[in-house]
Amino acid sequence: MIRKPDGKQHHGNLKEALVLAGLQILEEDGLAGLTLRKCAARAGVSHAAPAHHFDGIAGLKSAISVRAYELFEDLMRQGIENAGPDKVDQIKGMCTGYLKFATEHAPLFNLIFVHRDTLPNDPDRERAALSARQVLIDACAALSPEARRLDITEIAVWSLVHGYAKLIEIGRVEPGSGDARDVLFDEVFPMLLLDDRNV
Amino acid sequence: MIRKPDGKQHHGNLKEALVLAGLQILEEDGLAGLTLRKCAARAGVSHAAPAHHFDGIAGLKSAISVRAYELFEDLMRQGIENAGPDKVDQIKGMCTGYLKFATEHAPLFNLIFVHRDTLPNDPDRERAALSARQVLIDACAALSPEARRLDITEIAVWSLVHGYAKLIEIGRVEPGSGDARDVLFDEVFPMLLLDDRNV
DNA sequence: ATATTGGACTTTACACTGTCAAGAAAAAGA
DNA sequence: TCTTTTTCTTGACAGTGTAAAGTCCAATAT
Repeated sequence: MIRKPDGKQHHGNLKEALVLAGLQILEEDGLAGLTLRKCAARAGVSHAAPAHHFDGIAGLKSAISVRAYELFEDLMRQGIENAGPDKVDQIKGMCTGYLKFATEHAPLFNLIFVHRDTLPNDPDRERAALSARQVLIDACAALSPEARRLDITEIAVWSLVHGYAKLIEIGRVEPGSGDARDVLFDEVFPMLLLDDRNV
Repeated sequence: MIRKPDGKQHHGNLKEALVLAGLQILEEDGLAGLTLRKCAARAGVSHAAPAHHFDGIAGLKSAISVRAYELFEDLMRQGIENAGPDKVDQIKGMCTGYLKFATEHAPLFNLIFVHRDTLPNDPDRERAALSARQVLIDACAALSPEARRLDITEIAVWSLVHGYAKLIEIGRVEPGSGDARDVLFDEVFPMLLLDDRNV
């Protein structure tokens, strides 16, 4: 990227450029490779430039997290849309999107869930996180809310799918891909008593 | 700690002293505060001393992880022992120990499960990890192994309890403590179809 | 048109991190 | 006692985040 070819300060939207650079670096080098100075270099600015647009490395990570949450939410929604009309199948479809995000965008998954050097209370980030979580809540809410407290279903589903994603990350189970996706999860998921028999 | 008061190289077991210092720093400052130089300083040696006993920061973390796994395993065993003779109750007791470790020793929990700057293949660490995992496997194996493949039960239980621990970490559910421990998990855990009805 | 103000960076510097190379010092062995 | 090996120290280097000061440009005010 040519640096200030037109004599202007920058291309006018350095904040966006830094976030995009961060996303690239994340996908290439993982969470440990994400660095303020590397983002600045890739955006073609000095190493201290990001300090004026973000609140340090924590602020930059928060801004990147917002994009990660948006992709996360998209993949969960797609998983639901690709599933059948049955409510349990829809929850499982949401889980498929959850696992797709965790495996195919592992650095973003880590960025979101590993709270190291992150702003404790960033409104944009919290809004994006809540929006993504709402997809999970809605999928669970569609399932017989009167037989069991909604939050219990939500927490159970969330725990199971997140823990399963972690087992993939640490190599305990195979991730699966394409048509063979989730052949193991297909057996694990039904162990959750989601419908209202025996409740 | 007085530095080499007797003129000897050190107190004779610097490796152990460094691991102990690391455990202290972890409990005080968390995973981000664990540093080679801080461990060296607390053990009363120069900043480069650990390099001769461990393979860099990754080797030190592996050595500390072994202790963390031992505590992890102990807490899971205690959870099983404090539970009733029913096999499902024993699995739940194991989960109680799992969650106790995750909440009361969060930095150690992160050290074990956040693979950042860790040796990829450390025999001692892998042995400790497998030993801890065996507690979980054994608890699941005691439950009707002929009705369902063992690894499915293991993965389901592991996923659920690990994901629940993560939800505690990110503040989605309250950790609970003492007598009030796991009042919410008490409702989530039974959603897993563990016994062999409906299988 | 000129002056001023403010924003967008850059430059410089500092403390802290892990790692490496060279050397000293203690321990062990011959 | 002499040699060798292990243990640890010293010093240096590259990389990190961050803070302060300065520079340059754009917009605004006079």
